[in-house]
Amino acid sequence: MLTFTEENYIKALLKLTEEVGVEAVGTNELAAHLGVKPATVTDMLKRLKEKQLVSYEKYGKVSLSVSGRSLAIDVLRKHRLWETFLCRCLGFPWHQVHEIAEQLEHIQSNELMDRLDAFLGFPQIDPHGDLIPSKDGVFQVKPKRTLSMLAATQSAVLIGVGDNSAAFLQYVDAVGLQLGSEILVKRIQPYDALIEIEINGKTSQVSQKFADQIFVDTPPQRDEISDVGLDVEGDL
Amino acid sequence: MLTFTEENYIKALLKLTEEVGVEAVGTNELAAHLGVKPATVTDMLKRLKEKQLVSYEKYGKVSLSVSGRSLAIDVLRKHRLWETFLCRCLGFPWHQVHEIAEQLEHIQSNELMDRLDAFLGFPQIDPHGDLIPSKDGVFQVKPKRTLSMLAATQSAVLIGVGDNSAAFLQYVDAVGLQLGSEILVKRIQPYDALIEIEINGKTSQVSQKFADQIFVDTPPQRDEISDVGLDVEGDL
DNA sequence: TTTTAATGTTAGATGAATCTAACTTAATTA
DNA sequence: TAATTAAGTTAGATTCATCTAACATTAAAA
Ligand SMILES: [Mn+2]
Ligand SMILES: [Mn+2]
Ligand SMILES: [Mn+2]
Ligand SMILES: [Mn+2]
Repeated sequence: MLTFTEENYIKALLKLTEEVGVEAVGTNELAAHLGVKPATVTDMLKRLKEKQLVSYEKYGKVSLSVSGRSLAIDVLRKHRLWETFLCRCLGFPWHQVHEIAEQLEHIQSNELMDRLDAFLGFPQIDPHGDLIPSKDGVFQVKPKRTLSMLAATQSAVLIGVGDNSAAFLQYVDAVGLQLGSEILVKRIQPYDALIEIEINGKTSQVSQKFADQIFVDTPPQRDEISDVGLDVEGDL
Repeated sequence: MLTFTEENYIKALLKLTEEVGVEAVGTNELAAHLGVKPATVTDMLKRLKEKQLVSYEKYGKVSLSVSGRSLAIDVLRKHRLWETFLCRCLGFPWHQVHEIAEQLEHIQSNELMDRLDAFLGFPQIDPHGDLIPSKDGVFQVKPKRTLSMLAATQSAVLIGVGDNSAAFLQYVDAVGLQLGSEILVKRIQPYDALIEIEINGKTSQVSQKFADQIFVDTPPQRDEISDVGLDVEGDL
């Protein structure tokens, strides 16, 4: 049985490695992410290593062990299921759910999560468009296309965000965006790289920094369609 | 902001005083109820007094302060609202919800509880028949009539239980009882005081100890009705 | 290659929550 | 009233999670 704090450390490790696509992280980075001092992290890493949740040698980088990863994924699953409940059932706006889910994710009861999962109809994605790990711990981050990668005249659909902070999410709301919104890139200012976008007829200017955190799905292009066609043939 | 542990101490104090109808309790009793040693309680009482949550002098009995009581009631409210959610929405049997609610009651978010309350339709009683304190902290325990107070041939309706342990509740299930069940006292054994009851045509023998924990409502008697009649006249 | 900067660790301290063992006070009983 | 028992407190220790300040190692720059 892990403590709250231990759960938070391994969850942070999961975020800082797999969601970024990096093998291992350093003490300072972990400390910054958790809002504690590096010395505190060093101490905790010794305990986590003792419990075989991480692989770590002093002055080296840290990464999750197999069992540590699996426990971290379970915490993430709980977090995202609770967020889904808070939005869908209780009507919370998406910018408020993260903070409350930070507490709820530590409730210990497998049966509770199984029942909540069923109650919600086994949701696949959470209110921020993030994948909910399955019960058997399958979890994989697929590379994401961002709004900042689009060229002028292209359009795309909002499928997720890279920043779950209330400040960012409320900014997204203000621009008129929500999951599923269609975004048209009207043009990109050559001078300051501001992106002019249109959502439901409303035009806005957004920064590159903002656009980096907006994950989009682009409608299938002509040559992508033929690729899919080939794959299907191969499956027969 | 109280810690988990502090919340558990004041909740225990609320139970041990108001639910029993007693002014104050001793260190040993509190310790036994919380599953810790008396020395630990003494320490904690000093901290709770520091925070003005209890009135306490050493070698004396403890009781909640006004603000301590109000915080304790809020914890109890959360506990019972969560229990209601677990039963009504997630389909948990009543004997499993207490343990999970012991964790959920410490989640900090007033808005969460307001929304959950609304989602559940502002329930008045929890799955064990206990009153859910209202949002503004109104909470009063009304004296309860127990099955053990009934005489032979009397019948009554199950409205609550005095013991929330899984063991007891599963026993209640086994006897065929649930909230709202009608119970007929067939006779009381003169020799060992066992009570013979009938529920939905099924007969069982239960002990006095068991019957003490079964709260019932008796259908209005003839003379009680006339009493009510007099009261109503006085109100006009 | 030496110096410097960045990164990470140790030692020692603190506060919360718990324990055991020894002591003190209050209540009961003889 | 004096002795005994029950109830409660203190002192000292432990574990977890955190800090600061001082020290050590590794990486980058000069
Ligand atoms: Mn979140
Ligand atoms: Mn999320
Ligand atoms: Mn309960
Ligand atoms: Mn209850």
